[in-house]
Amino acid sequence: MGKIITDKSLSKKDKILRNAASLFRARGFTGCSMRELADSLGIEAPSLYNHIGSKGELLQHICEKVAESFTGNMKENVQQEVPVDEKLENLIRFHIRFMMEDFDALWVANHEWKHLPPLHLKTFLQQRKDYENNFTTLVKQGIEAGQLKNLDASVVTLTILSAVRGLEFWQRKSKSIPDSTIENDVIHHLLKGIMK
Amino acid sequence: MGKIITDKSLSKKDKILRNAASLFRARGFTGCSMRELADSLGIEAPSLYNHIGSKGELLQHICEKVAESFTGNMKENVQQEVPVDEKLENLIRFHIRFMMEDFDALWVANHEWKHLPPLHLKTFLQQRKDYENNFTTLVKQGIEAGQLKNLDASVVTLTILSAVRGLEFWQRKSKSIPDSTIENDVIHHLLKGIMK
DNA sequence: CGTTAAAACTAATATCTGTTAGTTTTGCAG
DNA sequence: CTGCAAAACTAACAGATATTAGTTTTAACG
Repeated sequence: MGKIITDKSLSKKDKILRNAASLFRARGFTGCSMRELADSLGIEAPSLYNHIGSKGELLQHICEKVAESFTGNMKENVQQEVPVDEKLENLIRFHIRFMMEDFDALWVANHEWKHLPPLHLKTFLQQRKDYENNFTTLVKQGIEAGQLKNLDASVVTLTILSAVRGLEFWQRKSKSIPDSTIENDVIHHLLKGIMK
Repeated sequence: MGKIITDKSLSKKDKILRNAASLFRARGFTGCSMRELADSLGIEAPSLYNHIGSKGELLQHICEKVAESFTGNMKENVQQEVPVDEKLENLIRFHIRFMMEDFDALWVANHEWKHLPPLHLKTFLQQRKDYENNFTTLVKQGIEAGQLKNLDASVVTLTILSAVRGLEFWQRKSKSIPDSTIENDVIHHLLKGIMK
């Protein structure tokens, strides 16, 4: 077979990671074999190990990158001096845009993290929990400031995060509905509801 | 090892299905082996085949039962003569209650259906699509009737379904927050939003 | 053209996969 | 107690799994 084909902008390891994210999303981490991944790159399975250490490492890299992006965005967010509702809007917007730009990786981080090697699983879950706690704190601030309704803050957090984490419709819809409509309607829905 | 322990209310096959749902949820369908499932029942793997036909059949049964419940509920719903917003509320409430009563099975149907044997996959996806289409039709009716805001109906549908499908917090929270609070807050959130 | 390192290959490993065949044990009905 | 079916067992299967070791090919550079 041939070598891995790359345009110069993408290192070989990055190309492997990109294909891995795509396959892990389509078939699940445990459902996708190293042979399948190698096939998708036009090489034999053992050749992968010239570039990576293990299968678990691939998942780890994918999840790490996503988690760092979200953690970083949250850190920026809490530092900004804007009203709470705007902060929430920005967080949701970040989710949606990430989903549109790097759907595979985000989907894998959201759905396949449980197969992370134990040590990385622990830190991933910690980051996730921290993120959720920050989010909940924000919601509580909004309630106390009188901008948000008096609903249970952690229920609100998990409803929003559940909604944006599960979204996957741009895959099928983004041709028929403009991205901006999706983004704005989802945000409107999650903040202001659908009832007149 | 021993025989499968059942109280009389649960047939042996049902006990297998219950454990399978639990394991498929915890470790994924492809991540869970028949030996693990057998272990959870205190028997050897080949003994399973006195009761079931194949691993895929287990997933099929789990998904089928869930899909039929939701399809049935939708059919009832469209026949009722109540306002659209009430219909939507009832649908969401059904999701949440199902989640609370049979979390494992619903989670598996929501997240592991892609590993269904091809033929059943096709019918499952058809049912799912029909369900979503019915939901979207309802939203459109609400918009035309002036009860709902003029957002894209399919975006609304997928936001709601994504939210309720991903919910899993009763697992960790239902001790600290009463079920009724979760249910009512989620419904309020998804229908009327969180902003004052 | 010759050297060299990167990156592909083949062969092989031990382990795990779902599942079968055939046999023994269990426990209830007569 | 006996007989019989249900349900467990052990042994084994062919194929897939991630990964290793060792070897050959590739391709860029002097």
